[in-house]
Amino acid sequence: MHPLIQHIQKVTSTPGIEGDMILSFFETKVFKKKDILLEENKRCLLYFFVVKGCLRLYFTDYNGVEQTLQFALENWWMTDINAFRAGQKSGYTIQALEATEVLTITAPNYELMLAKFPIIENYFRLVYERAYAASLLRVRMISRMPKDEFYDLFQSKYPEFIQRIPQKVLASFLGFTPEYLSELRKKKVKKKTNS
Amino acid sequence: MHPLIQHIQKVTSTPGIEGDMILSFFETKVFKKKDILLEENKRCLLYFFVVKGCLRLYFTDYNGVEQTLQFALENWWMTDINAFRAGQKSGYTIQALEATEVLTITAPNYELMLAKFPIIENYFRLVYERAYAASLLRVRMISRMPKDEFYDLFQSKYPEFIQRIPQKVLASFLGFTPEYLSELRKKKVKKKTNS
DNA sequence: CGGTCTCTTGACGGAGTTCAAAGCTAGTGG
DNA sequence: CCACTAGCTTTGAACTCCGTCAAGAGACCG
Repeated sequence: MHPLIQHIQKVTSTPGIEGDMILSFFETKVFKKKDILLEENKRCLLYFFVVKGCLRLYFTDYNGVEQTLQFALENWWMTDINAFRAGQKSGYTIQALEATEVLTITAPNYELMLAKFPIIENYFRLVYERAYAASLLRVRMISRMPKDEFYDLFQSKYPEFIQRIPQKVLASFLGFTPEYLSELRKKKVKKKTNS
Repeated sequence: MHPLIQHIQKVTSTPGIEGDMILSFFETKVFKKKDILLEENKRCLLYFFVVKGCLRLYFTDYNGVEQTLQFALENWWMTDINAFRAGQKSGYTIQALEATEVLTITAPNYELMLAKFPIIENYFRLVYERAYAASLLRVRMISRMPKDEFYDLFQSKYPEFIQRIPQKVLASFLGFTPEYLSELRKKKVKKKTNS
């Protein structure tokens, strides 16, 4: 069974969903490492579901530095949701961090699908509930927690990310410079060998 | 017509919703300024819809300082959504910043209502979509933007807040100390009188 | 009024940035 | 399969934003 259908069944606790009708709204696409899926200031036409691989969403800040706001591993959704719904220009760029397979859906199809299948409406309500809660938690982590503690926390909570993601990108996600991340890592290694 | 019903109609673009059935799931409560609606580490049993007034959601950080993560004005929903759904202890405190009237709903009633009225499922999906996008934007604002610029931006985007909210709380939302906020305000006044 | 809370001011220190330059890796083409 | 290069990562030094502390001035409420 397709990973998306599995995910819908799991999230909504509803077994036996007939997947073919739902999958017919989507198209499969494959991207190479570093490919751009959505570009800042271009119209946002697609919503992505990660089947295999890893994406990141970032923007370019006031002095030209890329700031990563989100990652999407398997079974995550990603787009600039505001721009997607309004069919407007994206405020973010989405890039593949690895070779990545996604399902894509257009805004009209997204609306159609939601209107036609109550279970999908339910599914997305739950997906957003979680995403929202996760985003709040993110703000909580960032806000005034010493950065080295934040790094520790992130490391212990998402060890998979540390391995899959370049330091530079990780630093921009955690909210500091690559140089400082490097310094932190050195400190941590020292501590470990001491204890 | 009740503000909640108006809001549902507006968000879902569906006029003529019969409100009484929906409102029967809720209870109205009134709070005074500084009253606590939900307390950190107590079970989170209610979801709040602000009819009139203003709430804030905060937690107490690792050295005992209150960090504000969200405000809720008229027509906003607020609770610790994770704790609410799981019926567990809240990670946040919710407090009234003004005399505030809210609608409250329990978790069982929330589930019932969603299951019974597809339009409500649709409504909450849209509400979370927005809340999620707003939360992302928040992270975007915080991340490595110089704090004085962040203050400017917030001021120009939400002037109503600046007036309704105590400085101390505003500082904790913006991610810096009351002392530094005070310093910023002084600078701004100077600039204005110069120009 | 008095007492408690909030806001302001200023001095000081340190966490984290910036800049520059030197290793390192991984991807590319021959 | 190796050599070369562009981009990552590390290091170190200088600097600065912003937090901490302490103390005074206002504001609000009973």
